[in-house]
Amino acid sequence: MTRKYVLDLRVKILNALSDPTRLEIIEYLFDGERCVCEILPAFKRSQSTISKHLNILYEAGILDRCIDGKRTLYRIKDSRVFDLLKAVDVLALEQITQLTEAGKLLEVAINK
Amino acid sequence: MTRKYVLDLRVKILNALSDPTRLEIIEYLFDGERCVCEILPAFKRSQSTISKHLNILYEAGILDRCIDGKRTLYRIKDSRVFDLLKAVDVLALEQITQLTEAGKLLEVAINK
DNA sequence: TCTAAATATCGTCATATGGCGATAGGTTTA
DNA sequence: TAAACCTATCGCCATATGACGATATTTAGA
Repeated sequence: MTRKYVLDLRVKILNALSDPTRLEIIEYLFDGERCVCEILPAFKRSQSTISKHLNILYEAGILDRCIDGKRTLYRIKDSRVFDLLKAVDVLALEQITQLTEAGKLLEVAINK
Repeated sequence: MTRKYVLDLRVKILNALSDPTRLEIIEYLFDGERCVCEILPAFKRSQSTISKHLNILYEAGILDRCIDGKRTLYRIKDSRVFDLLKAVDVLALEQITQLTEAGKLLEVAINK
């Protein structure tokens, strides 16, 4: 019972993170909360698009939001999301390292 | 230059992980390498579907594969992917905890 | 070599997703 | 109250994705 629920939650979180715009939004919010009107000019996307991305991150429990007058402030809900992203980078950098080393081996192989 | 490349790689990894079937495949391979014919009966999906999922995980650098006769063996390429998944669970479990505590508060609130 | 087995790939379909502009809703400010 | 602002939502489109059955490909075995 709980089993599938947890699986779906995992997928929801991972899915929310698997988009370049949303990853950049998360990075952008690293320093603290920002209202949408501050986030908007940092991205070359329409207001509706950014709003939708923010909502996806909110629904996945990655961002928290509060309404302040006519603005909505978004912020990282649990900073441990950065630990998650670091874990992604560990894998990503390993792959890049492998490619780089393969490149070096190739250089040696072709004497150059 | 490298910037966008790394971002795309991050997205590729996260995207590969954001599917319930693929997450289960990864769990299934925790104990070691398995051929497709072993993986298949563990999932209620067609052979072509599982094959495609395996390829997505392979392309994302999460699984490694080697051909052994008429079989293809798949295995976890870098076990640190489980650290990544643990980091996801940290967030997921936190959310569940919050819900549970909210539920307890609700129980108290309605005297039951 | 013929056959069966194990995988990958192709073609197709239904649904999901990211993108946008237009519009709605709510909140300050004039 | 009217106007300006800020944000969310709606409707639409093009593309991506998961699923399947059918087919192709490769290898082991008879």
